[in-house]
Amino acid sequence: MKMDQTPLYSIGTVARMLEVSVYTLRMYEREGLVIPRRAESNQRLYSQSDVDRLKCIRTAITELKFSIPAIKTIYSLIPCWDIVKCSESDRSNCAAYSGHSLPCWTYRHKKNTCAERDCRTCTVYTLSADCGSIKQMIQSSRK
Amino acid sequence: MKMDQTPLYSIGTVARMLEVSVYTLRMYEREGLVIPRRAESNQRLYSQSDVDRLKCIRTAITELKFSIPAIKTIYSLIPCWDIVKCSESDRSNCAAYSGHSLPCWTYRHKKNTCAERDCRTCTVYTLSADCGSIKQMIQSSRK
DNA sequence: TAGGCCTGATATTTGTAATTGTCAATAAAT
DNA sequence: ATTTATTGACAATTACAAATATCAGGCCTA
Repeated sequence: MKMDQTPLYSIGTVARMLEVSVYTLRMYEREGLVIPRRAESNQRLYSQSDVDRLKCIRTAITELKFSIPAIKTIYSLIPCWDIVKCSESDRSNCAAYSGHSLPCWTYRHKKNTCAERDCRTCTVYTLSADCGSIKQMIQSSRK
Repeated sequence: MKMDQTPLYSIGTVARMLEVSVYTLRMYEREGLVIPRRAESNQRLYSQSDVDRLKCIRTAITELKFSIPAIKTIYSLIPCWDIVKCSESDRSNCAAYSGHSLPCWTYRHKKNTCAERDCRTCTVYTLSADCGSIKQMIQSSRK
């Protein structure tokens, strides 16, 4: 699984690549399913990893018949606390740890180890660009 | 969370309790979301725990807007291997361990510790009758 | 400079999952 | 004994999420 984070493609380019409209891509971002970078001009720039992730999401919606809220919930089950090795106190201050309907990267973390992180480069986010990986993350987690 | 497994209610009774049709309840069973017991006459008998579980499923569908395939996938993420403490060899013989689209209790297990179990009484199944419990099960799992 | 992109709110279309209904035969209930 | 509820399988319906399309005003870039 290549994992190229380089900001490359414009929204229109990605729309053609995935055969969806730009409106749809903006909606996926609004829903927190993907976090493309921005150019200085504020235009979205998607990486190859973003495109892979979006392919994943498209398959989930069109073939597996998942709804968007369900996809968000599935992302929220990734054992991020284990992956980023956050402390007990980090966890008690973490809405993502207690919640189970939104991906961790959709929260504004303030008081824990994720506060300074860029979620785009966090393993929790990048690994989940690979479709089948979420159960594997659960399986390899330890307390 | 009470967890009464006593077979009590007919399908019509449950349909009135949850305000759905009996057809819907049969479909949920066909999809593997619930496994009601049967009377000797082959008629379905639902326990209170079954009803709780179905309430959960109804909330997921009507309020959280989950699709049925997504609910099945979420069930499939429960760390059953940890909960039933199955061995390495059990896991390699287990379609549920490698799969990520169907709840473990929908498989016919033949060669592992689950082969002789009745899934209706297995913690993996019974605990998931409580709506918010799946993430907690992931959180308390260890390698 | 023409075409692509931005925000953000609102409206419309559409595909299909979820639900309900029908059937005849059998079982349970009163 | 008659009614009511159950069974599975198949057909029909409906409700609504996902996707697309608007709008306007302004910026960006190829």
